[in-house]
Amino acid sequence: MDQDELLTEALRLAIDPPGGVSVDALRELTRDDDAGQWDIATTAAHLGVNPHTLRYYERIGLVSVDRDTAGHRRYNAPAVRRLVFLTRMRTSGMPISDLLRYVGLVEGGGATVPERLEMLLEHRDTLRSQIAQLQLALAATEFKLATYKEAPRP
Amino acid sequence: MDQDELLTEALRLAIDPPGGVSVDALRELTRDDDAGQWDIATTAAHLGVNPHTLRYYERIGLVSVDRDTAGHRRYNAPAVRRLVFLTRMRTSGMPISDLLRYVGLVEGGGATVPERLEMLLEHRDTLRSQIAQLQLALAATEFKLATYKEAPRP
DNA sequence: GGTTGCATTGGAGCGCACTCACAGCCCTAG
DNA sequence: CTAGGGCTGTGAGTGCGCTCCAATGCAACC
Repeated sequence: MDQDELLTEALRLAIDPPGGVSVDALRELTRDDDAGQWDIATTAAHLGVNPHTLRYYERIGLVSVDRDTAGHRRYNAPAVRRLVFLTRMRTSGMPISDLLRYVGLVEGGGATVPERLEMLLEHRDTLRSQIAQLQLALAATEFKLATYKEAPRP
Repeated sequence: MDQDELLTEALRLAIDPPGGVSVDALRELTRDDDAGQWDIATTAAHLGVNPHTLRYYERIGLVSVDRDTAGHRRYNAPAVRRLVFLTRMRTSGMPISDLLRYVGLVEGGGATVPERLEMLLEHRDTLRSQIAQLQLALAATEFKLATYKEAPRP
C-alpha cells in the first residue's frame, strides 16, 4: 500500500463506518444540489442517532441547519459531513465541550488551524491509550474465561 | 509461547494494569495474613479511584468489606482482587448494573458459572467491537491530521 | 374538511456513576 | 487534655449527554 492507497483507505474508514453514513449515501445526498437535503429523521437514521440528539446538537451550537418553508430542518451535505465527524468524535469519547471548542475554532478561520491540529493530536493520543486499555481488559476477560473453562473457581 | 506462558502473561495483564494495582502491591498485601489489610485511602490509591467510589461500591453491594475495631474499612486480598476485577470491567465500559448481576451470580455459587461465562463472553464481544470502533476513529483522526498537514482546509 | 403524523420550540426530566456535605466518632500528637 | 485529621453512614448534589414533554403547526392522505 502506498501513500495514496493509505489515504483512500483512511478516508473510506473515516466516512464509511459500520452503522454510520455510507459513502453511497453521501453521494446520493450530493447528487443534485437542489434535492440534496435530508430531513431530520433521514439524517438521524443515517448517522445512527436519535433525532432529539440532532436538535440538541443544533441548540448547543454544534451545527447550524437550514429550514424549509415549513420551518423544518434540512440537512445539506456540509452539515451532514460535519455531523459525521462530530458523531465519530463523540462515539470515540470526545466530550461535547471539546467539540464545541473545535467548531468554534473552525468558525474562527484558518488562523486556528494549529490549535485544531493540537486538539486532534491530543485526541489521537487519547484514542491510542483507550485502545490499549481496552485491549488489556480484553486480555483480562479472556484470561478469566480461560480459568472458568479449566477449573470453575470465581 | 506455550499455553502456560500465555496464561501467565494474561494474568499479568489482568492484575497488573498500568495505573492499577501492581502484582508487587498485591504480594505485599498478602505477605502476612495479619497485616495484609489496606485502609480505604491505600486501596483507593492502588486502584486509582476515589475513596468515595469504594464506599459507594460497598453501599450498592459490589463488595463486602471488613471493619477494624474502630469501624474503619479494612480491605483484604480477596476484596482487593474483586475490586481490581470490578474496576477493570468498569473502565472497559461494563455498567454497574451488570457488575451487580455478576457478583450476584458469584455469590450464587457454582451453579451460576454458565451464566457468568455468558456474561464474560458478551463483554468480550463488546470489547472487541469497541476496539474496532476506536481504531476506526483513530484512522479517521489520522486522516484528518493528514489533510490538515497537506492543505489546511476544515 | 378532518385525521394522522411528523415536525417545531423551550424547558424539564432522566439515568448513570460518581462526588460531596454533614454530623459524629476515634486515634494520635503535642 | 485538646486539637487535628481521617474515618464513618446517609442523603443529597453534580455533570454529562441525552431524552422526553407539552403545546402548537404544517402537510399529506382519506
